[in-house]
This record gives sequence, C-alpha cells and structure tokens, in this order.
Amino acid sequence: MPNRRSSAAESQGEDLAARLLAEAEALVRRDGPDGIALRELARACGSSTMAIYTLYGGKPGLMQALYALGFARLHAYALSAEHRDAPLRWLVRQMLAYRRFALDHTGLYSLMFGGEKRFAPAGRNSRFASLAVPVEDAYPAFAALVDAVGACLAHHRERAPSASEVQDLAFLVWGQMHGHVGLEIAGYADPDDALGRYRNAVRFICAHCGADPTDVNAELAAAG
Amino acid sequence: MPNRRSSAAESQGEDLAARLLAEAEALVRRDGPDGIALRELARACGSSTMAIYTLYGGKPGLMQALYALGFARLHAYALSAEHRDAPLRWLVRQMLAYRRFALDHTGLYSLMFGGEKRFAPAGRNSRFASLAVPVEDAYPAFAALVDAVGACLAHHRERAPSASEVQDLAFLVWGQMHGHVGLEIAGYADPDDALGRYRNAVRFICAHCGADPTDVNAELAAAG
DNA sequence: CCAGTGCTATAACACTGTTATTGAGTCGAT
DNA sequence: ATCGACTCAATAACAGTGTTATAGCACTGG
Repeated sequence: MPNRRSSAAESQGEDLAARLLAEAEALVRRDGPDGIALRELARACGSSTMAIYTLYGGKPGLMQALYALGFARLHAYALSAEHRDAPLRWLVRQMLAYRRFALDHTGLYSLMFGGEKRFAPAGRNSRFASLAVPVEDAYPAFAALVDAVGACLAHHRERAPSASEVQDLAFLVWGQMHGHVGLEIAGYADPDDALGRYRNAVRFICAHCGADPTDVNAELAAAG
Repeated sequence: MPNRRSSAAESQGEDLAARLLAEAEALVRRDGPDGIALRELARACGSSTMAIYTLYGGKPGLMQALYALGFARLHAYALSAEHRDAPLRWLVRQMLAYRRFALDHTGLYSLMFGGEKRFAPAGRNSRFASLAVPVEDAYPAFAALVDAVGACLAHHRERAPSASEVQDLAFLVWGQMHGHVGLEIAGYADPDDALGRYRNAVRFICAHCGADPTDVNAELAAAG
C-alpha cells in the first residue's frame, strides 16, 4: 500500500527514481561505493528492490547514474569558482574547489576516480582529443578546468597558447589535484597539513603558468 | 585428504598461508580487490575457508596482508631504480618505476590507494613526520622516494636542502605520480598518450629540482 | 597409551544481487 | 461503462557472499 502513484512523496515533486538516487547518494556518502545494499535502499524509500531494476536496470545502472550525478556535482563546484575576468583567481579557486568537492563527497569521489575503470569509455570528443573521459557526463566539469587553465596561461604569456599546450597543462593540473586529493582521502596525508600541501601544489602549478608568486599567495589568502 | 602437513605443496617450500596469499594476489590481479571470493580462494588452494580465518583472522586480515605485500612489491620496483651515483637518473627511473609498478599490479594498486582509507594508520615516524602512511609496511617504499628526491635536490642546488624542503617536494612528486597513474588506471587517460603525459610530469618535477631539461630528456630516452 | 592442543572440514546463518512469477493499477478503445 | 492490454512493483526463490558454531582429525607431551 505504500508508494501509490499519487503519494505524499510524489506531491513533493520527487518521483521514485529521484528518491532512489538521492537516497543512494546518502548511502554512498555514509558507507562508500561498496556500502550500497539494494534492500536497504529500497526499504529507505518504502519500495522493493524491483523498482531499482525497472527504473535503473539493476545495481550497475544505479551506480552509473550516481557516477553521472557526481560529475554534475563537480561541475557545480567548478562553476562556483569561475572568474573569467581574473584568470589567476579563476585557476586558484578552481583547484581549491576540486579539493573541496572531493572532501565534501568522498564517497562519490571514490566511485568516480577510485580503483579500476568501472564504466565504458564514451566516444572521443574533439575538444578533449587527448583527455579521455569515460562518459559524456564528465565533459562539462573538465571543460571548466581546461577553460580556466587556458585563460590563466593566455593571461601570463605574451602569445596565445596552443590548444595542445593548454591540454598538456590541464592534464598536469588534473593529475596534481587528483594525486593530492586521492592520497588525502586514502589516508596518506597528514590531516593537519593536507591543506598546506595542497596550497604548495597550487603554487607549483601557477608558477608554471608564469604567475607572480606574490599574486598567487594573495589569491590563496583571499580564498581562505 | 588434501593438504596434509607433508603434502607436495609443502615440499615446494610453500605452506598454506603463503599459498593462500599468492593465490589471493593472483585473484586480485585478475578481478580487482573486490573480486576475491573466499570460497574460490580456498578451493584453488585445496582447502576450506576456515583456513583463512585461522591463518589471517578473516577477509580483512587477508586484505591487510595483501596490502603489505603490495608495498613490498613497490619497494622492489623502487630498489631496481636506485642509482646513488647519478641522482637525476635515480629520480627519473624512480618515477618511471612507480608507474610501471602500478600498471603491472593494477589490482594491488587499487587496493593500496584506491577509494577511501581502509586500514588504521600506524604511529607517526619521525622520518616521515608529515608524510603520514597508514601502515609500517609502507615505510621502505616511501623512504626510497624521499631519498631519491633528496639526492636529486642536493645535487642540483648549491646548498644542502632542508629536511622539510625535501619532504615538501617528495609529497609533490608522489602526488604527481599517483595522480597521473590513478587517472590512467581509472580510464581517464588516452592510452596512446599516457606515457608521453607521464614523461611531461617527470620533466615538470625535474625542472623544479633545477635539472637541465636536456639531461632529463636524455635520461628519459635512456630509460626507454 | 592417553589427555590435550591446534587446526580444518562441514554445515548453518544472515546477508548480498538477481530474476520468475504474480497481482494490482492505469490507460485506451469500443 | 466495460473490457482488454499494458506498465510496474511486490513477493518469493536462487545462487552467491562473509562469517561462525560444531565436530572431527592429526599431531605432541607426558
């Protein structure tokens, strides 16, 4: 008798599929990607496990939906860091936002980047010719990174950087961010000094862009 | 009747505990950290699952043993890259060896660094005051990295680098290596260009040490 | 030879993802 | 308004998981 087509939950504008996904995100936040039990998820939503199969095709389908949701969340963090009129601020805040996202959503982050490849790669996109990304859902978040790196590089160099130059540096930046954050989440960073170390990485990258270290420190201080 | 105290397997010098661990490594290589089924593991070793409980205390204990084994393997790769008489060569090969290890043992690598913290942190070690490492088994592998970075830094600077300077750079190097390799394993790097991108990261780090780019390229070419 | 100890096979328990079956509910057409 | 067709979820079962209590074997010390 619960969960009729016109139940109170639906009147809130959340249909069953959305509620399942939201609850799954809560579970992945609490217990990590491997902590999702379909029975518990269904019980929390007042339905049975069959709903997950008809709506998402099974657990892998649900995980892939969570995967896409993770990139949507990451994209939102990236947008909040956008400063097209101040390229250095843009890049600095973009890098800090990446870490903030990872620490705010460790479960999703582990699902997206932890361990071995889980999802089939998407078709190549000309804009990311050498920045392979598993699924299309990831494009917007990485476009934001490439744009920030490109803007910062263009601002601190006399001539406009080439596309491959920007992509090379963007991958380096991404690697630096993911490396630090991944180590931190896995427990390899001193909790008292992790932010300081991450700031070192930001300075490292910005210096390579040609930015003045004093300006970088000012941006870091302003960003908190 | 199988696996008596004096079976053929024991005459090979492998007792049951070692055979279980070796088979577990094979399974983790084939199916990843989550692909280990105790019944399958026991069957492959001709025993029952109880042996895993008496010898390792359960699956978490077995995984921790695999975790330690992974760091022993990584340490072996690090040792093979040691060139105390040629600091730049040492650092370059150390970085390449790190990626080689990760790609040769993706399953172990995911267990060691993928996802969230799995094992309790070990007590602080003065040598790695700010390089927190979850378990003691990890120390030798990271000592090799710190030594290589320290040697390279000392060789290209007029005055000897401070301990904290070396640790700062070592963590940056580690982050860069782990970031690239983690992205590559997770499927975010173009397979055709991953090595080239990693070489970029090596050049990036070596330049920060003060090494001559020409020398770095020569070392990269020599290392293959 | 016998008691005691250490280890392992068997069987059961609670849990997991998955699926065949069943039934309730909705929509459209006559 | 009534009937048929369809969609979807609830139930129950199946095979698999990690874990544990029980029981039995082999060895060791006296």
